Amino acid sequence: MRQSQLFTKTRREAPSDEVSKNAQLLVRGGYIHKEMAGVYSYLPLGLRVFKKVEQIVREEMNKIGGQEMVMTALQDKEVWEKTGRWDDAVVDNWFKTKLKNDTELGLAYTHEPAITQLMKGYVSSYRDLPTAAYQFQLKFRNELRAKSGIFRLRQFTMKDLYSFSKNQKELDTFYEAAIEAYRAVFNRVGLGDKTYLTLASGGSFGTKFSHEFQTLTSAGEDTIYIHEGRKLAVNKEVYSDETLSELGLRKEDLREEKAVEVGNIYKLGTFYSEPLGLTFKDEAGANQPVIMGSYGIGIDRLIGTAVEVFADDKGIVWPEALAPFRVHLVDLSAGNEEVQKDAQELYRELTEAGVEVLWDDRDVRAGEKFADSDLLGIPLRVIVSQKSLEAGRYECVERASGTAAHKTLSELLSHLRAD
RNA sequence: CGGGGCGUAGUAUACCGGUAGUACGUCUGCUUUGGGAGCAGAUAGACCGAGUUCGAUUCUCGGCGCCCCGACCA
Repeated sequence: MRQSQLFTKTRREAPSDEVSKNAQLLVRGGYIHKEMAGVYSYLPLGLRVFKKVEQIVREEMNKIGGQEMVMTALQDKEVWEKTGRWDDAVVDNWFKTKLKNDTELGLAYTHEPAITQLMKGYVSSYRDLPTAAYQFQLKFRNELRAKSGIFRLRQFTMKDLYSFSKNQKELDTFYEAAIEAYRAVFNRVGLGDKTYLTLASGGSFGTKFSHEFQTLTSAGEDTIYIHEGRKLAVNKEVYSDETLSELGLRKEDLREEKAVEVGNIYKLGTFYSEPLGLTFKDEAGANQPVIMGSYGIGIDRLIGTAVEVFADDKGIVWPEALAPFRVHLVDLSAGNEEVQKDAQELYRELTEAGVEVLWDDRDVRAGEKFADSDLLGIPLRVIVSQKSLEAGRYECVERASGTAAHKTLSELLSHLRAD
């Protein structure tokens, strides 16, 4: 894409109301636009990143048998009342609204009850199980305090997957597969090294523990105790002598760190299936409640985490898997027709080879182009100029390492194909 | 929800009880062209409401909005 066609522009300074690094850089780069506290729009560049994350998550969920669907954001009060969770005294972050006839509705903060209700229409026999469904859907949470840029939002997209099993063993098997799928997601987005499977509170579901995936960053809101050797961690909320001995961990082997929760998984058991009546007939013809699990990844937060973890003092540094473009073609032709033609030719060659290229064809000075390129954080910068034309080689600079190399077109193409 | 802070051009900021200045941006022209260039000109602003006052952007009160600390966080 030609950068001159982008309606967004970079900013030299972040708005004074953005304090967190992730929001400052994403706003400056023109990736997101703040609508109100805790509510951001995705602009063209941001949407490209968003879609990259979504696709990675989608592929990993499909691999473990997840079937993609999309549920509604408007939810039925009656279903929630059956689970005892409509009351604001029980769940205080509801956004609620009404139909013209005064019927109350909720804006989904999770879809657990909704999908349980939905599945009643499709699951009736042990032959229908196990199964799993997921979606990328907006969640609305009326947070008392939105904060930390896009870490704690009032409207955000979550990948939420729900598993339905005949018995505990079947749930356990799926749960383990989900853990591996989550690991694969975090590895693919480049955060694997810094992300720990973390024991956390079971919350309101009656189970003792749940698991979170926590990525180390000083911007995180959570405190965890990590065991480097076992690549495990314990959230401060359940950190106790009892928990440690249960896990066979010794205090001396743990290190306290700040982290952000990028995923969470829960064994729901029959918490929703019993009150809502999601049952199946077993081989003996007896009714049994379906055993459920719930698995979430916050897409926005994962993007924010990548920004926090990889950015340097000049701007964003995208891991290749998330970058809006693979190559930033910095065109320093400055009115020189021959150089401009060369830039155009290079753009065409790369694009035809299937490489995503952002071509900075704007009529601005080199310094500004470099500064913007640093800010946008595209992995490989390829500079086209009088110099490159004379040398027959393009200057290629990696955003992450700063490593520079001079490559001919064919060398560049084979380098990019090798990815 | 408790505590604190803040609302001035598109952005960042300054000053002031007598209607606002700077920088960046944007627009025009000329020069420039490998790290946010120079000169000249132009554009554009006091969150809303009430009160005090001869006069309020400035002081007071209320509302709305934003940020931070804490609490909360399937």
